[in-house]
Amino acid sequence: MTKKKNENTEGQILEAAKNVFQQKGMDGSRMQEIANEAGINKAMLHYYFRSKQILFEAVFKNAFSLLAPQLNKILNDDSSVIEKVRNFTSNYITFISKHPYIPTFVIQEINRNPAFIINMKENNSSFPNLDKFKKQVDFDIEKGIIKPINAEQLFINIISLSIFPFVARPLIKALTDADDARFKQIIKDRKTEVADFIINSIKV
Amino acid sequence: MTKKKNENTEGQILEAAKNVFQQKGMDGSRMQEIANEAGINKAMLHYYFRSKQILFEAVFKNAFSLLAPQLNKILNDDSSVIEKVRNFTSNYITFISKHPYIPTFVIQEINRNPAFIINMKENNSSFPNLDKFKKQVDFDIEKGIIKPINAEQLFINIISLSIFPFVARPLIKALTDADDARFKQIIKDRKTEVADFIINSIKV
DNA sequence: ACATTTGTTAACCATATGGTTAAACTATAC
DNA sequence: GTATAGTTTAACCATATGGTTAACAAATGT
Repeated sequence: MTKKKNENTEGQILEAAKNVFQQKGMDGSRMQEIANEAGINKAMLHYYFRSKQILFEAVFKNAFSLLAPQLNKILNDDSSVIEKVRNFTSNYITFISKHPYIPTFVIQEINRNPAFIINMKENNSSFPNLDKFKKQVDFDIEKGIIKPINAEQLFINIISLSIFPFVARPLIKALTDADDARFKQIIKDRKTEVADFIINSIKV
Repeated sequence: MTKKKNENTEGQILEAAKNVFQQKGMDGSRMQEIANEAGINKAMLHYYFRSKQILFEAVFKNAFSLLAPQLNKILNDDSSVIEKVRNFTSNYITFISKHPYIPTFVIQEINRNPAFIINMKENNSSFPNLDKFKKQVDFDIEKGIIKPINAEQLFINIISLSIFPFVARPLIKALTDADDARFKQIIKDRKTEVADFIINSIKV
């Protein structure tokens, strides 16, 4: 049943679409540019993905599915709050360094169409959930391991410190007078700096 | 010399353009929609602002010029580092709460075209500068008022914690299961939470 | 008063863009 | 080998979009 001159045309399209969409966003991307990048005819895009919207959603879901597991890890594993902070910030910053377009892309497109994430939440059973993390934070506070803090606020602080520098990269480069090498170094330092900063703040 | 049937047509255009551009971005915005929003003919846009690009830049510069002074304040006034952290986080979060589209808009468009901010930096003598803040941090560290920390990293932490929740609002709402009212409350709490969090971390 | 400058509009234009079609091509099934 | 189903392409289409034009309206200078 399955015929194929080129088995991975669909894969080439997704790879090309990822590159173009993640750099230019849904509105700024052109089907022709994606076709060129994939080295194929524009009509092929519509053959494999009926519309720009459908192709875009495939790319978006794929990008989001790379972020979610990282969040679940910190939220649901059994290490202590302080261990989690150290592991998560280091792992996340390392991960995003390898895929620097993802956070900007995901956040930008969620802002453009908040229905995306609402949909994701409803239809994705592995959508990150804070329940366990909250309990753990409250437990550690009671045990006197960490200072009192609202778990949601702590969570927001953790992801803000980890993600924002990537989202605001050109802004931060301009404000700190950093060239590419210096920015890279700043990010590298943050793999431990962020954890130290948070732990200093919450540790008793 | 100055004739005017309608003195503030230009102002109406800028207001309409601001609304449309800040919600939909450069690529997602249509000149026709801006004209409709302003209640005028599309040709008028080109009469007052030669092109979409020029109109966009007027809106962008205006938005950026609202953010910069707030940064300069923390960077250049004479209060102590700890006072600055408290004042800045509270003021900034209050300010952005009133203009929630600005950070997303500015960051998104800087990412789309980093030349914007490089240009801004070169041609704007009041572009925020970290020199004084750095000296102050180093001085306070030496005096033993705050723990050792790299001033740039501290600065990045401050703006990350203050700005990110606005940029990632739909994401944070989904992750924390917050409705609009709850999100508003979380932001309100952050006006003091963020300062407490930072000061806990750096105070000796 | 009337000429000149400024402001405003409707109609128009060229091009870009997402999407479609019909025909050609390729691999497999029989 | 030839029918069949999947794959690929060039040409095409309708519409949207940024921008222009030419004529008209209102204000101002003299």
